[in-house]
Amino acid sequence: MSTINDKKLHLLGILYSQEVHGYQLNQLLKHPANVIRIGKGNAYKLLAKLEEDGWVSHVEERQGNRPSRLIYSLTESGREAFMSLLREGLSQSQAFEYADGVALNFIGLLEPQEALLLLKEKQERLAERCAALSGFSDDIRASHPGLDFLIHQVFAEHAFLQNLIDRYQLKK
Amino acid sequence: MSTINDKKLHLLGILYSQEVHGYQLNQLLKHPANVIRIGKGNAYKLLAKLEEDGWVSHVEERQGNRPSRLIYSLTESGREAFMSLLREGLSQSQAFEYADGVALNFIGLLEPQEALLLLKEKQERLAERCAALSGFSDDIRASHPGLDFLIHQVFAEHAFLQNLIDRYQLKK
DNA sequence: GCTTGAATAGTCAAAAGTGACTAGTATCAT
DNA sequence: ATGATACTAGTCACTTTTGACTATTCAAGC
Repeated sequence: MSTINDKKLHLLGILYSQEVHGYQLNQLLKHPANVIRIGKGNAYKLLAKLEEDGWVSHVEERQGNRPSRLIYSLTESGREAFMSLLREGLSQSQAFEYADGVALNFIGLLEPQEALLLLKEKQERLAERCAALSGFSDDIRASHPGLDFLIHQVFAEHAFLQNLIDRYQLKK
Repeated sequence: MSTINDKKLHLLGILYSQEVHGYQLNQLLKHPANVIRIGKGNAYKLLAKLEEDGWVSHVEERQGNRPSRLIYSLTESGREAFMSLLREGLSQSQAFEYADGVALNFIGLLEPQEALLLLKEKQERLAERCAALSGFSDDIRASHPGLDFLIHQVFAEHAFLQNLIDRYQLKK
């Protein structure tokens, strides 16, 4: 579960280091480096709210006769708000969820053979996500502890699942 | 992020092994063993939807002149639906989020001294959650891989944070 | 020239989720 | 007897989130 403040912090954080227009923002939000996800409609809604609060402003830019684009940037009070949310977020600890765990908790209700097949399928999907997260340099990971730990987690899940699979393989 | 199917699976899973009334269900959902959270209002809404779909039914029960309570139980087609959702959930792999990571990713913007203080505060909160998850027996953990991994994760976060704290301590 | 896809802007109705609130009974401590 | 707390039922107005949908322009391939 991520709260709305996490999402605001995430957006403000992106704007802290660069100005972006909406399309670009949504491209950034699709990137696998994001530790939380914010959908398109929601990104625009949040942006509107941040603007209402005076934390973000935009200017229109036109290049040639391309459709004009709106460049969003942080205001001075937006920078302050960001720092304040950052302090708050750093000192708190969110309970986290493990959605895949719901099904895993009931795995005992299936025949070991079938369970094994399903786990292997899950493992394939998980391997894809591991692959998508393998490209980050040590530098990036060292300077982004949040991302670093997320990657840890995904690999830990992979190892955990492998262990479970191995145990099912013996049972068979 | 947990999808609505995860939540349905979770509810159906509870009803798979026992009949419950609403109050009892919500007590169960508050317990720290839950790998995803479902709020009260939402639990009732989901229950209504499950009933609409014919997966759950309820009977009224009255003891003495206590207020009557509604006992919810799985129907036959509910059991089938549960197994089907279980298979689906087991073979998928949900992208997971790390809400605390948002703030952690920006920790470099603070003075190391302040960052250290905030991290220590977070660590205290996290220690409480570790404590709340320490009580489960090996038996329970072995038969509930989802819970088992969730506990793993929380402890891993604690260790990770400790490491980060140690490094900040050296910087100072 | 024509289609197709990426770049650009969002909007909006519907779905999902929250938690404070209402309402009543039983039980236990003071 | 009085007040607090746990048991029991939800509801509902509000907030949050989704993702399909509408537009337009440019570049590249056919």
